[in-house]
Amino acid sequence: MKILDHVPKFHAKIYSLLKKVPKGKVTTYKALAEAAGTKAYRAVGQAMKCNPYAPIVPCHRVVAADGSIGGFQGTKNTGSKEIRKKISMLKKERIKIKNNRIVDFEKILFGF
DNA sequence: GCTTTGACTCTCG
DNA sequence: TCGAGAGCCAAAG
Repeated sequence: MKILDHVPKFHAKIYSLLKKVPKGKVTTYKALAEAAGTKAYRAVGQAMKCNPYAPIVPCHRVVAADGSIGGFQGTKNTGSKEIRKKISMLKKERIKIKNNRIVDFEKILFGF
């Protein structure tokens, strides 16, 4: 798998881990960072925004540590159509969203 | 090579 | 329960 074209090593690591997440499951920035062998939660988020691999890097499948959609800090996920669309995708993935919070978050949370 | 920024998380008030 | 502040790591300028 050569999804790591020229992106930083850490970013590539995050992409690979995210790719590992099966459908109907979600993960958190924290989990990704830990799985990558670091605690750079913020770096993970940056990798998401940089995400040059849309389909193989389901950033919408990544949620906050408390199970909230999170989206971006300060941005209202419900207010942003782009983010809301991702939520819809999650719902299609059998992931239930209630009040911007993932239902049974811990149950669908993918463990690396 | 140092400084700034960021789709985060945790703790305290 | 909600809000603000500090901490941490890595990438980009």
